Amino acid sequence: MARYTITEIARLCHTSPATVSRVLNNPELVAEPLRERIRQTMEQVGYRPNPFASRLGSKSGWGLALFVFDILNPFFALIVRRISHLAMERRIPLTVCDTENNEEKERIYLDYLLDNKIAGIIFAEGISFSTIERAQQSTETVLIDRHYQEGVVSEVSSDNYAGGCQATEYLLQLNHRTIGFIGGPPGWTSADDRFRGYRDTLERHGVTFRPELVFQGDLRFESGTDALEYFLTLPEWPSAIFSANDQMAFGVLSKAHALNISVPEDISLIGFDDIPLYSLYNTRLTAVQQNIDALCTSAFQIMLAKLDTGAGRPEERRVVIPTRLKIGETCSKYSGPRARDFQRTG
Amino acid sequence: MARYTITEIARLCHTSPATVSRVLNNPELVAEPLRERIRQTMEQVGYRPNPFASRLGSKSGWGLALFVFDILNPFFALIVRRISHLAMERRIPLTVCDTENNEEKERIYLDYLLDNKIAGIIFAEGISFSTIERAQQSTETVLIDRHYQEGVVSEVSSDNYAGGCQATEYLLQLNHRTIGFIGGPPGWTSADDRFRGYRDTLERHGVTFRPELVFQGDLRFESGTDALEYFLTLPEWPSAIFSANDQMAFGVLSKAHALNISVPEDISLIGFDDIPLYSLYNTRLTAVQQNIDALCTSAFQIMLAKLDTGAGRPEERRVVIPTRLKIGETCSKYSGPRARDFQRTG
DNA sequence: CCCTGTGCTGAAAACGATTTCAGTGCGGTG
DNA sequence: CACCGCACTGAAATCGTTTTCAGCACAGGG
Repeated sequence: MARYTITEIARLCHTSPATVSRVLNNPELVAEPLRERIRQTMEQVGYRPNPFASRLGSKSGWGLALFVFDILNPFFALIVRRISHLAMERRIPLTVCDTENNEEKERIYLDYLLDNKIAGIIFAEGISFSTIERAQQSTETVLIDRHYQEGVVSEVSSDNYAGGCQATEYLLQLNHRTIGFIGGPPGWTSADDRFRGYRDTLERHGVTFRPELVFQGDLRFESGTDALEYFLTLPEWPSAIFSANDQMAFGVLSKAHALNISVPEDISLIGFDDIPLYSLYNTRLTAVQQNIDALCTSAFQIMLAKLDTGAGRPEERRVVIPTRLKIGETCSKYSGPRARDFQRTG
Repeated sequence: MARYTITEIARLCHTSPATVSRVLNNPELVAEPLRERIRQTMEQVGYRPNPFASRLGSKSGWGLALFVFDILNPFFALIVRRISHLAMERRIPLTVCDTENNEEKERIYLDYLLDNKIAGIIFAEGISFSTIERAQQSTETVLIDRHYQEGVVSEVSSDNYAGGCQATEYLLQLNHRTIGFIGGPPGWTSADDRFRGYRDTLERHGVTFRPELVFQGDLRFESGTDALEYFLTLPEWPSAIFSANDQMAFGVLSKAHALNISVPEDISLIGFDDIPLYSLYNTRLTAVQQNIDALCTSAFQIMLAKLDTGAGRPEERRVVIPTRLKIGETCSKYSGPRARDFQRTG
């Protein structure tokens, strides 16, 4: 367990600690033969720099953190998986903060990270503005699928608006005119963008937007079941439902099954995310697909760039990742109001 | 961002850095009035110790890590959630390592953690022995739901054997005699223990154990679907299936639905874990419940104890958390070989 | 009254790296 | 031949704590 120190390496190589340090950090400053000799010695004895000592002198922080609000949601679990992989590749410690959608918890996590001089934080969709605001003042921040303020923070988002348009256009093509929308809590910008895509597309195609067809969910499974119940209380049932995320769409699917409403024969359903919830539902959900890999990779690269430039000028960036519609088995052509009772479409 | 240092606090209080440090680490060594004065000053200026400097001197490491092999599995996501909460409460940095069941990745993660002088690692079920072996030599380790070597490593497990007995006894009580078992990969000790519970209970009740009723899965959803397919190739179909985890049980459920086999009328099904995973079929799975909270809390406490005592004597512990059977809607009484065709039980 | 032990405090030496500054040797220029 | 610049190296200061050691004052015992 006794580690070698830079001084011992220096002694073994008959040189000074400063030179060894240079080999580690600015190899070009050390002449070829000596550099190689030191490198080989370090290799041989298995030298590993002491991370605490390295950081003592520099004012910069250490490590990254990732905030997600619900690690049980596979969409976020995938983000955790991807970002932690990227961090590990670069040998950067990553702290995962599962806030459980609780602002108090966000605050505690943030305090603790700032105390520990975290170098940067990546926030995924749905973390509160106040937390982002505070983080952004003291450390580098990047947002995934969340919009804060123009030019203040770097953001990487799916093209949520376009995604909303894609989904809605697809349903309109299938002749649906009464399309329910299940949204997110107020202030959840990605869900809001999807909603605007939905509304604008309707109107662009001459279909009047009807507020009663919008149900406000909280992105969890249960919101989907609640939403379907709500829609069924309307005088005219929607023939299709567009859910702002997959989790709620699965809720709809489940509730529909329980009520003996079949999807897509009776009602078409389209989600957003395209998460791999196995074939738990035996039905491949039609959904707007987010490119999670691209989102994460891009966010991570921006973070690395910020860390490199240091406090120079952040130069906040805004990256938009395109979405695409992935056709599953939950949408079908609408063919009249009584479809749900008598007909099946082929 | 300019932080106060211990020296500045000392200057403000007309005392020495050493005394301020003592207030932080051994308050009882400092006389009451001075101690209070220093405390208040620190409070006022918002002093936060520099974590790198604190650790420089001490040979001990910093922070904890948690290994899970599949963060998409809600059982592990819950463990992550719980452990990260506990760590945050204590202000201990936690690195979550999602190994994706890949030994190479385990190795890379471990190297990287040891380089960073991690203080301890908690391994959840299914991490390879070679990784555990290596970690255990250089840092404090605690295992959750995994058995390594007697007395070498501290372990916290559900009573997997008893859980296996509970499930099997329940099915026997319901008159099932042909009970399929879906196990885990070889060497996955928790699944093995559940299997032994299954086998021993059968024999204790005079039912011959039949190896062809055992299907070896890999704990993922797809294993469940595969398993059901396999069982249906047998001359005599099992009337009940006991799956070593919920994920595979859901696979069975899904496949059964696709094949128009109804659960529990045609086949009874019992899982292990009791994870909150919603199924399309609105069916509450009957399952042996693991007390995830207790597992995590206990593992975390053991880890803290190990960190406290330091290298003194580890005194490895072994804690067993009881399981209980949670009756859902996927088991029914067996009433003859033709049940699946003609009967429904009430 | 002296000595010893105890309770408290400060000076100074680590901890292991980075970074600055001051050489040294050598080749090229005036 | 003297001088300068360049490439390279080493000595020493520095980062912000913890920890050790010594010192001081005071109380109690002989």
